[in-house]
Amino acid sequence: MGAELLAGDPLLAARRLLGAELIGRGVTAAIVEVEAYGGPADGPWPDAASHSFRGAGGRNLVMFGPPGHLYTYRSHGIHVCANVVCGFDGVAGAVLLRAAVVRTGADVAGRRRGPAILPAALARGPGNLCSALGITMEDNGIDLFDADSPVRLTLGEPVPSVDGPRVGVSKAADRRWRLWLADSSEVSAYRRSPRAPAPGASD
DNA sequence: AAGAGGATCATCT
DNA sequence: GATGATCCTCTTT
Repeated sequence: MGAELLAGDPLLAARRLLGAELIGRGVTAAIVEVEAYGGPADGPWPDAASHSFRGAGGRNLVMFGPPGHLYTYRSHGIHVCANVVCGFDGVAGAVLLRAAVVRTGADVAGRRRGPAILPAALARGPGNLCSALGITMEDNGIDLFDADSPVRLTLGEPVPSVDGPRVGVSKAADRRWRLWLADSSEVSAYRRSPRAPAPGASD
């Protein structure tokens, strides 16, 4: 069970990641909400909302590398968000981890997140998830299937999922590439980007 | 060299 | 539900 299961289509990889176990620095958590992101216009999964849409360079290099690696980026200057690279080596694709349910190490996660955080909210939201598991920009590019990595991933069997539009993107805002567990209420809130065109407009 | 725009979050009403 | 904080990255001049 490893990275080969994530090779290819970001949407299929996203389905595979739901229910998977993420282990990060003393905390294990089950992934309950993800978003798929594609690549450049001339690739197999054109996606104007993706960091890799304008080609390889700068922060997005990891997205063009082999599947199963961690792509981190900084959002709004402050927060760190984590993606699992999919696609193929040389073909960009990634899945943003939006929410997880902490299974073990809740005390450690709680120390990182602050005293007044409810257990269900420890890893809800992309920035909060990274905070809870101790994922930082230093982890960009690591192999999530290498036993020596500080952050690791264990895939399970596919589980039923529900889909909806991605959160906060101003391009391709109607594409239903956000997936969450059918039986989970531990998902982050949906907010359409204020800059997105009216619902129903073309990609 | 400068400007704009965030794959967010916490707090306020 | 609405808004401000905050600073990095990419695009344009």
